[in-house]
Amino acid sequence: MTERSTRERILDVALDLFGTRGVDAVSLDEIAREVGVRKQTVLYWFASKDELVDGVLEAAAAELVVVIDAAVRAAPDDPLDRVDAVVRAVFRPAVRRPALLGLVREVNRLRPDQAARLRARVAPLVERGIGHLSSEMDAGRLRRGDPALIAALGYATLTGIATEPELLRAVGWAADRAGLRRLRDELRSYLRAALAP
Amino acid sequence: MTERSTRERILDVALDLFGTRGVDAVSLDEIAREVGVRKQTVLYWFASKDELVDGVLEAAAAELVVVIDAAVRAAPDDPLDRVDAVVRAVFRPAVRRPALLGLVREVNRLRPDQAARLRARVAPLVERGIGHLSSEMDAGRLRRGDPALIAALGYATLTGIATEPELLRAVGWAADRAGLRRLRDELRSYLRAALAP
DNA sequence: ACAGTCGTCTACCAATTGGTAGAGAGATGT
DNA sequence: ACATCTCTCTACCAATTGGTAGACGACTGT
Repeated sequence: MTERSTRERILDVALDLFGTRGVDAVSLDEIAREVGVRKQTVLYWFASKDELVDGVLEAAAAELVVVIDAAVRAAPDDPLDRVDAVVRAVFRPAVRRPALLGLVREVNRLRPDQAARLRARVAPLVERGIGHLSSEMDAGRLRRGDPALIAALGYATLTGIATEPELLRAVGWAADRAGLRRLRDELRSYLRAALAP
Repeated sequence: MTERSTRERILDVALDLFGTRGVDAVSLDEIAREVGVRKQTVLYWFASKDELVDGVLEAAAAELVVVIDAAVRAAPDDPLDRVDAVVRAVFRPAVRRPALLGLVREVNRLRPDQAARLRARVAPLVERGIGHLSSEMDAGRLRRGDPALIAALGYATLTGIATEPELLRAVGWAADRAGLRRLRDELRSYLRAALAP
């Protein structure tokens, strides 16, 4: 069995806690307890809480970028099919690890420099996506509109629905296997309809 | 000039702070300072922080319900026009008071009983909306699908885009007057496309 | 054999947290 | 005139926060 390093375990636990409850609401003590170590060990690996937040963001961004990137590259040529592929790719981690997308929503509360760094981190992916949307619109394979805003809207739909279990409970949705598939399919048709020419 | 009561001022400030930075990240001291009063005065009006949170949620829900309800009732008969009306109605408060929708997103982190109470509070509105979607689908004036999930998706799009300024910055959007109008129009066509039959 | 360095620990610390106890000022009813 | 009620205050408090200082054992390379 692969011995995961203390540092990795801390990042892992912190990602889960930060993503589900928010950075401010989680203390170093709590993270340390969950990892099975003392707070000072956490502060040994990350000199301050801020630095830990940076580390978590970096790790999360890397994971998301890899997942999405791979999905897009492996997807068929048709842009709507490609959207499908991204949905499927993001849906799995989102369900298995709600914290991952939850952390994305924490970005609004980050210090400006942290937010800026994260933005720079995902910028290539975003620009490629927007460029792609733009050329597909020109080719008449996608509904016309401001590519940047359309991208933001699609992303808002996806992360919104994937990170708001309470919202889904409010409309009587059940989080079982069947419900999950129904939700994913509904999301796909919704996005297809919103983006189709 | 109307003398707003201390209680109201506390609710107001707390709504803004909770909505923009999260419940856990805001202390009673900070709220009190902003109101211009001592923390113990806050604790006089609300016996505990939890009770204050309850009060804020109640006030926010009431405000949102009134706004949306009025918009829907005043809107024309066509369901897509009605969606337009809701978008316009929610967009204005969302921009003038980001905290209002921001608080909605805090719901995921609430204690279960608080979340349940809030859900009960907005349930009538939600059910009416879903029923409406359902009958419009039957009438062939909306794209067919699970009305509850479609409602959740539309809502996720709207609140997602309205509460994630960082997301919009990431795609190079400017928060000026023109940008705002462009965003609103783009959101409207996006939703129309997603919902149209 | 030994000096260093690596990782974790115990022992603290000042600041901040939500909350209690109760004093005092002002208005109000009798 | 006086008792009561309403509201805000000062003075505390125990628990928790992020963070510092430094001891201690287990490995290293020489």
